[in-house]
Amino acid sequence: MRVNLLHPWPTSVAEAEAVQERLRPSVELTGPTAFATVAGLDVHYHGDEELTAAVVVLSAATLEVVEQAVAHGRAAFPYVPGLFAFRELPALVQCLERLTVTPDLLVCDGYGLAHPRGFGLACHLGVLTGLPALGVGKTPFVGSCEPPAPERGAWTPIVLEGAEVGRALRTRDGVKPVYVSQGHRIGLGTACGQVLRLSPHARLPEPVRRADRLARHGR
DNA sequence: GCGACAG
DNA sequence: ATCTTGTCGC
Repeated sequence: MRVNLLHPWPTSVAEAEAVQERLRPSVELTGPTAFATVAGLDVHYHGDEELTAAVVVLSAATLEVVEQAVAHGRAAFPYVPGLFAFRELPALVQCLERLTVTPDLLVCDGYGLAHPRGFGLACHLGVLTGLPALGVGKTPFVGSCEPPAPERGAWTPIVLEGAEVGRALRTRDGVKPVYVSQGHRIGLGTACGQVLRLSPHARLPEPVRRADRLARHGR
């Protein structure tokens, strides 16, 4: 699929923040409720700046792999909380461009709306591709939430400035929750439903686990 | 000033 | 993110 990464790439914190502010109004918080194919995206770092990005497209019905791609590169921005996406975006976009199929949903490793400026990696990838996207984080990063009940499926809202920007969602009984937020063209309930459905036996959704494995081990 | 801070 | 084994439980 084709993706247009913005030209010139930001070279300062102020420029990167300005990009987020400029793209944020494009985020749509409603969209499809069912998806035939789902892509997981992740990045593995080796050394200081070198990285491998991976995308794995699965059939939503069977969780079988449809297609996958990797891209090697360097972190494209220093690590600044809130600007995390700028490190990985070029390599992730390159992965997506190597796909011959267009996935119906992007499952990103990180946050979407649950972000200091309401524009995390999942929003950024969603807006650049125009595809529905959601973010799954492994740690609470922004806002506040109560721990959900210990049963799989239990959730609590992540609240930021009085608004629900995501949910802490238990995907396995008695295991730490994941933190789900909308990226683009998806409702929060749909996003959580997809994460649950895509995580039948592990804490993290299968597409993200596959992408993580591909980025780390090349398989 | 110090700690916190998606990956 | 990364440095890292075995172990317990489903």
